Amino acid sequence: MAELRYRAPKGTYDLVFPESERTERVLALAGEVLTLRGYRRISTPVLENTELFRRSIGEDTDIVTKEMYTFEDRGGESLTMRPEGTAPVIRAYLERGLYAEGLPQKLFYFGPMFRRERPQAGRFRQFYQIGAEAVGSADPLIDAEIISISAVLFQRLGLERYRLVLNSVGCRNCRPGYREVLTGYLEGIAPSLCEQCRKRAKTNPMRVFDCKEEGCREALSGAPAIAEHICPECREHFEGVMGGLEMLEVPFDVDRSLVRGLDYYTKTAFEFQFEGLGAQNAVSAGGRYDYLAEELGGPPTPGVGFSMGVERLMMSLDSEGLGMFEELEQMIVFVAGVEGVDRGRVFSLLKEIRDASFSADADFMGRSLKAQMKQADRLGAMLVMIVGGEELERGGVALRDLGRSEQWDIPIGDAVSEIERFLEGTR
RNA sequence: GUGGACGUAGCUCAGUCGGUUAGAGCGCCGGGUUGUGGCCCCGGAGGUCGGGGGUUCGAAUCCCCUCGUUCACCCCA
Repeated sequence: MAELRYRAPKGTYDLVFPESERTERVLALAGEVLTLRGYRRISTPVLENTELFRRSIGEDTDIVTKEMYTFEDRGGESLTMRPEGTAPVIRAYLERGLYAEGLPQKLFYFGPMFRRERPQAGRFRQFYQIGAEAVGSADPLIDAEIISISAVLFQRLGLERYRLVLNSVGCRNCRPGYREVLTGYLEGIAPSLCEQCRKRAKTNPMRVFDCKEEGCREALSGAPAIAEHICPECREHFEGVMGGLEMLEVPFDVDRSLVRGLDYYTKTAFEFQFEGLGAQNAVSAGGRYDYLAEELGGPPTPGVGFSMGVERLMMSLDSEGLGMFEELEQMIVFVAGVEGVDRGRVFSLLKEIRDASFSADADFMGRSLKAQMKQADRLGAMLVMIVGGEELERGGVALRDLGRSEQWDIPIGDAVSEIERFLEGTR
């Protein structure tokens, strides 16, 4: 392959048809599922003040310490290309005073996120997320609703090879106590832990549950689970969420080792894990974040949300052989001009047809009639309107049905009505 | 940031114990039908064999470096 001078930056990609159109459809379906549940679209800037993410995601997280695209703009301000969507939404919620619109505020978003990681299957530097936030309610049933949205979308798409895992990560009342107990336990089994985990035991003890090392897993099998150490309030909430999911008929497994990577999560944490996607198998994930609004300088405001990786969603469709939507856009008419005919005739017919809201195209390559027919076929056109000298002399044009290889003359003035008639006839 | 695999036409790939002008299928363009698609037939365009260096009489084929892609670790959507 001759080396092109410019290529899409590492970890980014161009979405080209027909995949682009396929993605569009999936997004439209997601929007439908969300709208049906009262969620409304919000768009926030791709750029935010760096502090917003440092505060919300956590100073010690991988995202903040090594993955953000941060730069100083020409005015000396530190800006960051958003690595996730929740903090910006909460920021906007506070800034625009959306609480005055009544609670809960149910918002959804779609857009690109940026993280400077090493790309691999299902992991990109610029990736798209669709997500939703329910802000202002502490009701466990709204956790269930948020979680169920992904399940409903998966079901609508026909996806089956996944499972929902659920956990509670506690709150500011119970987490410190659990942390202490866990740290104590980890000290005891330190010799049988891998190097990584020994480090993590000190910096972020709950992360050890993520380790896939055989030795660690065994050593951790007897570790205290947070589920047994959460406070009565958290426990009650967790049970409420599980009850809600049962009512919504969303099956789940409790996984006490599930932890989330962003600091702001409290209580509910969940993840939809898929088979057949490679190492990055979480297509949708999220949780509750009851202190985030406060952390950002607003009034205490509970919230819960999810975000879904669009690329991973599309990959899961691929792996289950789904999402090959039958007909993509079909061209209704191709207006072909015979050699020697004034192109103006073709062009004005084209305008007339398009003005009547029929998709139509014509030749812009100066090609022969034969080549134009070929082009019409390639575009999937149903009809070809042939503008030829002979027909014009009789005051008409020819209309050809590509499906049935039939062709007939029509008066040039009836172009649009003839197309309408044809379309009614095929139905 | 670490490790492995791979890098030949637009796409999918063949060709490598080193040896004349680097191939196929698909796609693209044109012709076979002096005004007509899909099938078929014919022809054509398109390749610094990722890049650089080295070994050799000779390298797409061997060696080194580099860039890129990809998968995995890490982490996460």
